[in-house]
Amino acid sequence: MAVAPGKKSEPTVAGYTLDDQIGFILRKVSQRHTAIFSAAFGNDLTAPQWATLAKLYEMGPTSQNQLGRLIALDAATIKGIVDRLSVRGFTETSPDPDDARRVVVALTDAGRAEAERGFALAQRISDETLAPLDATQRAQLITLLKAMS
Amino acid sequence: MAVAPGKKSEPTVAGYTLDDQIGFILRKVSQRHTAIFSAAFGNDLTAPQWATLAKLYEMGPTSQNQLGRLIALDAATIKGIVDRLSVRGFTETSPDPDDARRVVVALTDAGRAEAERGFALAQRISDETLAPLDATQRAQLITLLKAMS
DNA sequence: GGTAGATCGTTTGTATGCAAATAATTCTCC
DNA sequence: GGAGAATTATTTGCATACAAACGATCTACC
Repeated sequence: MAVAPGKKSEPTVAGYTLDDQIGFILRKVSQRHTAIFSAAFGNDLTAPQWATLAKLYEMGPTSQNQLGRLIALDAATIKGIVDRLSVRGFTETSPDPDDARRVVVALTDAGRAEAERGFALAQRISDETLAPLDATQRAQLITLLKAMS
Repeated sequence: MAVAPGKKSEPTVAGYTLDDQIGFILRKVSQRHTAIFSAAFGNDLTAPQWATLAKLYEMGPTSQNQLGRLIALDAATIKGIVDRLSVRGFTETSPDPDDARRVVVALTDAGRAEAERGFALAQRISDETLAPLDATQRAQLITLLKAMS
């Protein structure tokens, strides 16, 4: 017998088990992270919005598409996020004097303050997400995931 | 000096580096998986749609919310997915005779055929997603992620 | 200097995800 | 057996994601 009966609980075709697939597990882990994130930031910021503020804080004013590339958001998605952040006064956009195609995105004072307030929260979110793992496992996980990104 | 200048490339506040955060890395890894998935399945099925067919194949007819719970999709999301799969003839729904609240979701013959065709593709997608890692690393990663889900 | 190709940003359409509110039904427990 | 609580499904609203098509602008290269 190739498979011990009654031991594993999810038999399918040719040994494929949805619950063991990397894509399925990734989605569940991401869901848990999202839940932790919104418990910490509340309705204030979503994870992509936080990424946008944090990266702008780090890089200074950046063209919209370039900003999206830095945080892995495509042109359509970063536009929506910047629009919403701008409506709320965290970012502002202006034409690039050197390139009429470009829109430069910058933090407002309120956006800078929000970013500075966010770093502590964001750190806590990462810690809580990784809480089931010890320090060695955390380092392993990050290394393995980075190899796959 | 606490931090070697010029060594790390992403200095921010209090040592927080967006690019090293678990949430950010998870999003990028998920993006890569999504790209691999749609390259394999084309416009045929999305990952949640595949999860739905695969789980139905495994479990047989299941109430809609229960099905969603098994694959980590909330009631609103599983409804949309089942609706779309039903329009395309892969699933069908019927009232549960034992509980008037429930809707039972089942595979059609076409859905069963699609599922059987999909297992090989899905296996390939998982392999390709994990391709940067060797067998030991793959097992480690899956173990660590499962501990976090 | 002029054009072909690349880049930038926008828009549209579709598909998750998730929160919140609602109606219908079932369950619990006194 | 009946009221209150829980469950099931639906609907609405909002926020990512991503593909595709588009016009405007820039760059490369002849």
